[in-house]
Amino acid sequence: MISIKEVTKQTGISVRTLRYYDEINLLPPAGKTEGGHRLYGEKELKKLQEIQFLKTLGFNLKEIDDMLSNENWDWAQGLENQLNYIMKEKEKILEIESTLKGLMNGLTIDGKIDLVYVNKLIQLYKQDTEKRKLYKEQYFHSHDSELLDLLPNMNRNDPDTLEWIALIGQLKQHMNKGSDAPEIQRIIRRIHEKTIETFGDNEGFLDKVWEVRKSPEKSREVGFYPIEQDMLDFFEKAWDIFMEN
Amino acid sequence: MISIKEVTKQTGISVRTLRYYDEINLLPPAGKTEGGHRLYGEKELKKLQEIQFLKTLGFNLKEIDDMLSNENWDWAQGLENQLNYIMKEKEKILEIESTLKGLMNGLTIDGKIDLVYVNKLIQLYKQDTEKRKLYKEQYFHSHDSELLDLLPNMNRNDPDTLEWIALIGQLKQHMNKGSDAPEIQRIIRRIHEKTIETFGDNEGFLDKVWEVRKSPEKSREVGFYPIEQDMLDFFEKAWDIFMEN
DNA sequence: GTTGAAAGTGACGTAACGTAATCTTGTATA
DNA sequence: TATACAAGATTACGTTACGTCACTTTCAAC
Repeated sequence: MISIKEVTKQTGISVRTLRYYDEINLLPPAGKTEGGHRLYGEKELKKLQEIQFLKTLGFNLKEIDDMLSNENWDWAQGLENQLNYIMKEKEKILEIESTLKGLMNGLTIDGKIDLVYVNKLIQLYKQDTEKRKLYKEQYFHSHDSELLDLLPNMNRNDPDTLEWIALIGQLKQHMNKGSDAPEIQRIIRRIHEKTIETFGDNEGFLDKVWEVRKSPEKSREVGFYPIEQDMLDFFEKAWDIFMEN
Repeated sequence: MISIKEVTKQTGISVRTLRYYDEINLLPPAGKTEGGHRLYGEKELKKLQEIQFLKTLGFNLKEIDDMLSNENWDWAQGLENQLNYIMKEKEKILEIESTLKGLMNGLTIDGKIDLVYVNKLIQLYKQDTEKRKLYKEQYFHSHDSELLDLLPNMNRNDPDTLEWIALIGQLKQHMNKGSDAPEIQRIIRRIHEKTIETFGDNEGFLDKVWEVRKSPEKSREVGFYPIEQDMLDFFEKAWDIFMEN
């Protein structure tokens, strides 16, 4: 029989917690002193450790109570249920992660966020997975699919995607200058280099991408991140100037 | 100005929620009727959608209030903070997933769970990542590392690992029979086949694995899942019998 | 016996509503 | 226009797993 102080010292668990576990009858003390102070034995210490461990697995106290007090608890089933629950949580977290990265990238490019618009995009994106695939197959051939994966994806932030985003963001920032301004032309040159690095000489593929990119509807259909019309026009003009030299 | 009923119909948000948002001053109605019924305008509808969207990103209502009412809110910083938070949550979830899978596999093999023991194993495992690597390098050569990855890992549940676990679990189940019993020998044969399938003719590597496996200390050092001594002895005997025929 | 630390018992606060009870308002119909 | 019934208002308790007072009592050392 050891005092509550000993228990907290050995386990790092607070007095309040032990009191609460007593209150909800999850872990009553082995006994009490005359004055009413709680006393714990070896068995209680072990149970306490079990409780702590099960908590790290995401079970709540009610479930833990069931598991530890019911002698015929079906551990296989219980663990599987918990794993299912955890997998759903994981899905949610991964989606949040992806959306947050997309928002941050969009912020870099556009300099602002229209939450309602973004939300609509996301809902649309979630709904039409099947349709989007069909459209992609319509505009691109199957042997283009590897190349499609190389296009910047707003929901990632690998270094490659980040550079594309940085470049587009810089273009947008300098749009007030003429399309032949040296800053613009420097950015275009870097975009040109990076295009060659990434896609080599697949001109046919790039032409198709550009065709889709220039059409807001087609872009939406295949799930490209929306870029405003004047930005696209500006880019095309600057690109043509670069190509002339 | 539309009624609360219209709002719930359009957004799917409950009356209670709207009342709560009014109460905490996150989204006060645009006005009220003479009798005190809440009325909302277009602006409020939009804000409501924004709130809902930000909630899906894991922000709490206090943060959302800050974001939407503070005109100079630093979105880049706010999103990055949230992403950091989410990444930590993801880490936790992944760890839980791995532990749960390990527990389920352990349950299949041993038929029971000693929570305190498993917890100790996990704590040990977390602490000594560095040491474990050193021990592995000591017992195995660098060119064995790919083969080490092929060994069953308790924290996964790919089909391969699952078959190893099922086989070991079946062995354990029939341990009361003699090591030359036909059931046992069938299982050993399958283990033999699978060993060849997986590791080919790397006999040297398998000898080293078996050497570590047979020593409880070495197994602990490199992080192998602990298997009881009598089980190991039983397996070795059955294996020898199989090899004689 | 004194005294200071440790423990006891309430009780409130937390986040974001759900739910129930009771009362009032809005509106469609007779 | 009186009435009935749906919809809304207010109030308040429940939820999870404790943290944090405030105040009182017990324990252990001197």
